[in-house]
Formats: sequence, structure tokens, C-alpha cells
Amino acid sequence: MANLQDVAKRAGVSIATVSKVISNTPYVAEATRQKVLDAIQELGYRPNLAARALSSGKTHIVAVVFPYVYDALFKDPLVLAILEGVESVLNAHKYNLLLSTPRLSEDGIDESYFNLLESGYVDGLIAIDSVPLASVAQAAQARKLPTVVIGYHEAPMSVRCDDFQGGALLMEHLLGLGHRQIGVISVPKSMNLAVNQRLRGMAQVCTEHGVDFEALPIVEGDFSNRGGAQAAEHLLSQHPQLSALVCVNDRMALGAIQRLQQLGLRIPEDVSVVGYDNLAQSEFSGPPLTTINQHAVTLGQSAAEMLFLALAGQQPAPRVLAPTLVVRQSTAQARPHLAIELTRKE
Amino acid sequence: MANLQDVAKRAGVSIATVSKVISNTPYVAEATRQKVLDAIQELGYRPNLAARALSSGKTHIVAVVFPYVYDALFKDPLVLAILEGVESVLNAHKYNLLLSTPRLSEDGIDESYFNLLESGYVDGLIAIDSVPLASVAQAAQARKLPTVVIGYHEAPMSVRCDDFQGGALLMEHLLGLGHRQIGVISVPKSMNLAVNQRLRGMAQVCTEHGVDFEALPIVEGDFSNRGGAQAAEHLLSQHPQLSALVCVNDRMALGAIQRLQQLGLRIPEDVSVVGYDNLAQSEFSGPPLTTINQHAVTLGQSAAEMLFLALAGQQPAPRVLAPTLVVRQSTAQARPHLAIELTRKE
DNA sequence: CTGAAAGCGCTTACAG
DNA sequence: CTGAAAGCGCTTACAG
Repeated sequence: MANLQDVAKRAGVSIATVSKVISNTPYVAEATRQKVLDAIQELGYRPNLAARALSSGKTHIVAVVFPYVYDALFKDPLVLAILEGVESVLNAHKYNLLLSTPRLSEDGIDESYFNLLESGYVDGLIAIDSVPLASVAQAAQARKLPTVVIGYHEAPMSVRCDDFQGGALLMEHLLGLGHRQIGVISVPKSMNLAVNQRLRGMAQVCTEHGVDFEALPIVEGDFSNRGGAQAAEHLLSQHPQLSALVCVNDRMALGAIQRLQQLGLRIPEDVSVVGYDNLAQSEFSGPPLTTINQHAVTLGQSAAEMLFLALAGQQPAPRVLAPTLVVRQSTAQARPHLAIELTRKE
Repeated sequence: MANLQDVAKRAGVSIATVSKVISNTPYVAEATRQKVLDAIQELGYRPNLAARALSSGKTHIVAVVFPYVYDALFKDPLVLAILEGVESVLNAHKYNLLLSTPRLSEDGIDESYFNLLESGYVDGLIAIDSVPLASVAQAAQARKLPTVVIGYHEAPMSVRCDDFQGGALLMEHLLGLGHRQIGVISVPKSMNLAVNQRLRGMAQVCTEHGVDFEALPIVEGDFSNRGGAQAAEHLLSQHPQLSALVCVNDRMALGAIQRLQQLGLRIPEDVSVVGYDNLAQSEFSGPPLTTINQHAVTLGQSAAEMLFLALAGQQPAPRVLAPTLVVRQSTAQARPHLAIELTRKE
């Protein structure tokens, strides 16, 4: 493969000049510039990024970091939406995307993640950072790497969709439909800071409406379809008077709906169900899911844009997106106060 | 950040020796080795990968390539499953994962993809390669990069799940249930080689059972939920005698089910529906979907394992996984030959 | 406007 | 078993 030497020889100039042409330095004679460009073309020259990285300190690689906890990572379509947004911006800037998924546990963060941080391989990071256990962004910032946080860990640069407001919107919707007997399907408090905000938003709206959020029955799942299904069955069997279920993500909501239907309940006639995320699939579940759109693609885009601003020496302001309530057919007016009956069909 | 120099100084040896300790070269005195290890520990030394890459030609980066066509890429949970498999093996080998999603169009492959290939940044590639338009793997092989193909483009190293057999299993299942009036929801022939194999498998089984596959009504979607929904509505309104729908992926099947239910049909009592992929969500749709498990995680793992064998100088044999039929509740015995009636509810 | 030279941090024959 | 030295392919002050 051709290198700078080859190009220089062919163009009859020095490698320094070639380098300058490539990096668009001004003060290169147009004729020289043209000769070099021709030589590059003819030889099909492409820069060696490792060499460039070593001498300039710039790799043109951005790491996208998703902490890997509880196997949830690769099951969540939301991850893809964020990646889509990030990728579109990186691609426009001709940057490469390195996907880093460090294991997180009580013992801390996967050692190999630190290898990556100190490897000189990445110009910056975008870190999905809402796991209370540890902040993957902090580790990067401690090493002076420009880092944009998507989530709730403190950071100079961050984007998020307002989860408090999202939770509030969801609860307002249900209360507005007359629901008062509401079951909550969440995850353990120690699992996700964004979810905690959603719960706070729900609580606040409840208080405003004279409903005691703390008194509502709550079951903790694990973000999965199965977790939602089990939680829903548990809730309705223990509390047959519930007329609505609020779930902190779509996957649990979809699992809940399916299980309740199998138990003979009609959604939304017997029980209303809401989710959070607005996954693509949620528009096509039976029934289509009422949920919160947290604009995951935009989240990814914003994060990448902020990172490039930072790389250009600017100080981008933190950004908070407004969530949107998407009303579909999984919610309806609360039925009168009758307990419902569960019957396994199948 | 500490470099080899610093470590060498502290350990009182040369940088060559430090390098040898790090790379586990034999013939290093145990005492020396220990001194060096201590120094590394004390300084928190981590190798600079760019430098290592430049001098050794090894980057410890593997690119995973998903061609980006029709926006389908970031909507498909199957992508995550493949990534999960690949990541698990890369992680075990302490390799990094670079996600490359070159745009594919009639004009060919995104130019920036070639930059990546010739950048010296990747030790090898795993390419999802079933788009007839162009082979992303071929471009890599032409540059002597070790490349494992997941899919149907010709390549010395490849893994796939037998799509012919998968299609056959699906059709056998439907025929076994007595279905003869079967509608097909596919994608354009020019879109995906794996899908074409699925159709061939279906056709073969039909022939064996005296059914003319070519005569079955077929509508082309685009892999999406929406595409499946539209195709299903179209098929059933044109061909009310259909008792079953076979879809070439789960997302279209889920979209189809939802739309048919909205049109007043019961699944599977009125119409049986099958998909292909066995997405996590397909177990929790209403009703749970009968589908083919193509073992996407294993596919990703196998590909990565093959790549490491190749990097170690071996010649791994191509691998073909056997698909598994997963029977759930979206399929049932064919109803008697009555045309059904579509009625919008909502 | 152009080029010679140092240097980025490592690896790898080669000598000893 | 250990080290001096060349070299990987670039970029970047610095001179001219």
C-alpha cells in the first residue's frame, strides 16, 4: 500500500508538503497542490491512521460506551436508536465508532475499559451513564478525555431527555382518564438513575392530584419482557382492583400486556397499560402502546454534536430534551371500581 | 501517562526488555520479569495502542460491518443479537469492536469504508454480507484483510444459519397444520440473499406436498413492522380465502398480526401467522409468535471465533448452523375453506 | 511556499 | 538472558 513517501516521490515534493496538502494547510502553491492531489489519486493513497494517531494524537475514533449490566444491554432496541443517532453524526465527520461495553459490577468497572481509555485510541467518548453502581464517564474524564454523558451522572457535558417530565406526563395521562388504582412496574432503585427520575415525576403528579404514590402497589422487574409479564401477573393477582399499570419501559409494558391478555383480561377495557421509550415495535403491538417518546435518535445525535464542539475547543451547554407523550390504544377511561378476575386461557 | 521509557527507567532495564515482558516472550529472567512487572504496576503503565499498531501492524481492533441499506439496520433487534455474540468473544480476547455501517447504494459502497479498510486500523473484519447489491466482505478480502462473512456472499470464511432449511421447516409446519391457502410476505428479491434462500426452502417443501408455491399470493414489504402490516392487509383483502401467512422476518409478522387483529381477525383461529428470527419480543407478542430461531448470538460468536483462528494462522472450516422451529400460539389447524371478512375496528 | 529533521511509543531482528 | 538501534508512517515546529 502506498504511503506518504511514495506519493511524495511521484509528485516530486517532500513528504512534509504532501502532509500539508492532505491536512488542508493554507500556503501551498496551487500547482504543487494539484501535483500532490494527482499523485494521491493515481496511487490510491490512504493515510495510515495508526501512524497519524501516533504523531498527532488524534485517532478519529469515538468510543460509544454502554455499561453492561444484567445482560440488559443487547436486548434493548433503544440501544440501536442511540447508536443510529451517534453514527449519523460521526459518519458526517468521517469519524469511526468504537463500541465499548464494559462489564459493571460491585467490584467496579471491567479492567479492559481502562486499557481502552489509556490506549490513546479514542479522541472522545459518548457514555450512556445512568447506572448508580459506577460512572463510566467519570473514569474517562479523570483521564482528560472529552466525554459526553447521556444520562444522569454529573458531567460538564451531558444530554438527556427529561425523565422527570416523562414520568409526569405518563401519570397525568392516567389520572386524566380517571385511574386511581394504579400498579407500578419498575426496576430496583439501584439499577438506573433515569428510571428513578421517572418515578419522581410520577410521584409529584400524584401528589398534585391527591393520590399517594407511595401507597400504590409496585413490583420490580428487570427491564425485560418476561420481567414485565411476571410483574403484571403478580400485581393483578394481588390487587384485582387495579385499573391501570404504569411500566418504566416499553419492553416490560409489552410483556405485561401479553401476560394479562393470556390471563383473560382485555387491554385497555379491563386494564390500561403504559410504557416508556416508544420503541418501533410499540406502535405495532396489540394493542398499540401508549408511551413516552424520549427521542433516542436525537439523543445520540446531540451527544455526538456536543462532542465535536468540544473537540473544536468550544464548551457546549448541557442539553435537556422534552419527552413526548404518545397516546395509542393501550389506555382508556378507568372502568368502575370492580375487581377483575384472572383466568388462564391457552 | 507513563510510557515504556518510564517503566524501563524505573525497573532499571531497557525498553526492549520491558516490551518482551509485556509480550510474554520466553527467555526473560524471572527476577527481571518481576522488576518490570512491579514497575508497570507502580506506574500504572498501559500500552499505547497506536504506537503498537504502527510498529507491529496489529491493532487489536476488529471491525463489525453491517451494510446500511434502506434504513433497516438500526431498526432490527437481530443486529444486537449478532453484536452480542461477537462482543463476547472479542472481549475474551481483549480485542476492541469497531462498528462500521457503510452506506450501500447502486453507486456502490460508501467511500469512507475503503478509508477504513486501508487505514491499518483493523486486524480483521466480520461482515454481515447478504445484500446482492454489493459485497462488503469482498472489498476487505481484496485488501488481504482476514474477513469472516455472516451471510451468503462467497467467501473463504463464512458462517450462516441454513436459511433454506429454515424456510422449509416453516412451510412444513404450516402444511402439516393443513394450510394450503398461504400468503407470503417477503421483500424484493434484490434485497437479501438469505431471504431468497428461505423462499427456496419453502418452495421445495411445497413442491413435495403438491402445492404450487409460485401460485401463492405474495406481497413484498421492507422488513419493517409497518411493511408487514400493510402487506397483510393487502393480502387478506385480495385473498380472503387465505388461512395462513408466512413472513420472512419476525418484525413483519408482528406487524401483520397486529393489523389483522385490528381488522377483526383472530390469530390463529382465523389466520395463522409465522415469522423468522425469533426476536426476544416475539415470545411476548399477542399471541406469541411461531418462528424460526436462527441463533443469531451463536452466529456472532462463531464468526468471531473463526476470525481468531484465522489470525492465529489456521484455516477454519465454513460453518452452517441448523435453524430451529419454535412453535408458539400464532399458528393453528387451518380453518375450513371459508373466506373471511375484514372489518375495521378501532 | 517548501523541505530536512525530530519525534510520537512501540516492536523486532540482531549482537553480544 | 539483555540491550542498542532501526523502523513503522505520519505530523509539526523550524529554517530557509
